[in-house]
Amino acid sequence: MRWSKAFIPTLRDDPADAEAVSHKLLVRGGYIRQLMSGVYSVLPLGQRVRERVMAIIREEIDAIGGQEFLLPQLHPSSIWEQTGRAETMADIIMSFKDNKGAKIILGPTHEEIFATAATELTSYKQLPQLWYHIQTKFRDEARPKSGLLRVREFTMKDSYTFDMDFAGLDIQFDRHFDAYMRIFHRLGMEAVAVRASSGAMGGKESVEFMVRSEVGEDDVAACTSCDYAANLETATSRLDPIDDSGYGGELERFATPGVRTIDDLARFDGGVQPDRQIKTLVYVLDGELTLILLRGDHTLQEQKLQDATQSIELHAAQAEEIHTLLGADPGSLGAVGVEEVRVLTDVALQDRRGMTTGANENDFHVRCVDIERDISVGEWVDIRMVEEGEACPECGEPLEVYPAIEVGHIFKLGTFYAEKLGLSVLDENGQKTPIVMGSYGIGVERSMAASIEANHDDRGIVWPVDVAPYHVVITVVRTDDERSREVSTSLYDELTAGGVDVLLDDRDERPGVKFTDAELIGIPLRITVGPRGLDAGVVEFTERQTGDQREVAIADAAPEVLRFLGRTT
RNA sequence: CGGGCUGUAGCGCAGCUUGGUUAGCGCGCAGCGUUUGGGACGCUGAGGUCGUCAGUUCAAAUCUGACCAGCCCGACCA
Repeated sequence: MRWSKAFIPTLRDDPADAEAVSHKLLVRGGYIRQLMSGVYSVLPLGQRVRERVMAIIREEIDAIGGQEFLLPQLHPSSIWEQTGRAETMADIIMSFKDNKGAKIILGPTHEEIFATAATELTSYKQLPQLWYHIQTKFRDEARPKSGLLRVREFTMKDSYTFDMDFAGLDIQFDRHFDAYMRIFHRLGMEAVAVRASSGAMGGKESVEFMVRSEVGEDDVAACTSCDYAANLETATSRLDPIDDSGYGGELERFATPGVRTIDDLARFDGGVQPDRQIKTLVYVLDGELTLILLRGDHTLQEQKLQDATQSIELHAAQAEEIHTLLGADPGSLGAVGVEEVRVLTDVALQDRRGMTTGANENDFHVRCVDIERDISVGEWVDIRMVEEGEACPECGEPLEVYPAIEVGHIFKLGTFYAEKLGLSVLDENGQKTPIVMGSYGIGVERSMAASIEANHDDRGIVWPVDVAPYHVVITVVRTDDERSREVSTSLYDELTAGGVDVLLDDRDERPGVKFTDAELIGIPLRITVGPRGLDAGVVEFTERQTGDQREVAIADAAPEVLRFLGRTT
């Protein structure tokens, strides 16, 4: 492609509405333009990268036996109602009525539709299967952000596996795991696999692939020593035991005027340190008011709470609801003596004695609380948010917590969809048996953006060779120089004929503009052709990533490019 | 959904407090000329329903109200 004919609208200034580096560079580099919140037009350069990302994914999924489909974006809402997800995913589903009045859902994911296709599987002899497609998804995210990192319309590679049993599922799951690690590596990212919450997917086990980044929206707790890593939504840690000996005694109510917070009580004369307090929260879980007990210095992890209770909708209770339930306001709440209310207690409070908590009367607390003795615990659950520096649950070394971008997520779904949608095969004995499913997703545009977050410098994008929109840019320093035109054109022709994607910068611009643009859009190799070099019979190679420059004899240029690209000559 | 901020030319911005005639600046864009190894310079020129609607006023980019859109923080979210 000749740059003079290409539509590559680069910008000098950062777009005013961009914050994330990948967003700024994608817009400035002429890769994308925003159409509306969370919806982007992909320009020619962006489309080339997108195609390369999809090609890499396709290669790796084909390599583990994937068969490519293309399932629709328009789904009848009835199928979503059968699995119950029309309701559980209602807040992100985009839908409309067709001209006959039928409700159509714009697919946010394709478990239901692949499962529908899989109803034609009838025999164990047909299993296992690995099906996938690369298709547009629609999700009405409440708050799209950061350019391509969080959008409402995007492309996803989603695969689905169908097996006789969980052992088969495990094999397909592991194959996907390995394929995903290869894919992200080829996309220029070092992904970390973490244990995750499977949320509304209806699954039992899931692994997320995370790329460490300041603009990431998830938090990962990772061991500094062993390979333990988990999304903060599921992470656990080992706590130092607290010695409660010497804290026995009878319950004692005492006045705490003005004390409303854990810290207040820690500073109060006659109060105690946060780890000797019980924090009492009131949540509404699927409509039921529930007490949540945590150690005073601990924080609730809402996703862990949701997973532990299998609740669909939860939120903190309103002040009035709390007062009606317990007769006091937040700051003076406790579970001592509370009956007939569901109480969920974090496991960090197990066996604790000599604790202090609110008395359910404003300005009063209770001390010498023995959890087992004085509180109707209800259920013990792990719902505490892990903090940086706590001990790894597996090896005891410190955990670190960092933000990361979720670029992929794989799920062991089990038989949820089989049961809802009637997926079954006959086994060797002629017995009807439900099909065991897995699902596996990679966000294509998000991966593009994440790759930029991981591969850029202050001049622009630094694409890995495999995903760059062009491998090489030939920068013609003087377009009015006859020799420069001849050499650059013949090199362009030779490389193009050899299967190299070349951008020939033949624009009538000053050299500085061309160099800056080439670096901004991130082409891995620049070949500078100008009178200065041609006098010595050479062109100049500049590697985007390292900045290394070297002179190459004109005749050696093409083979040198192939060597750079890792192709043998 | 709560909080904050912003809508003026393709991009980035000023002007609004204190209403007043042809609404400015930089970049970019077109033509001509000079230039040409790290975002050149001169001259000429094109390009704007000032987010939308309503109101106040002799007069609204500017004041008032409603609405719409976008960004950021939070909530929410495979």
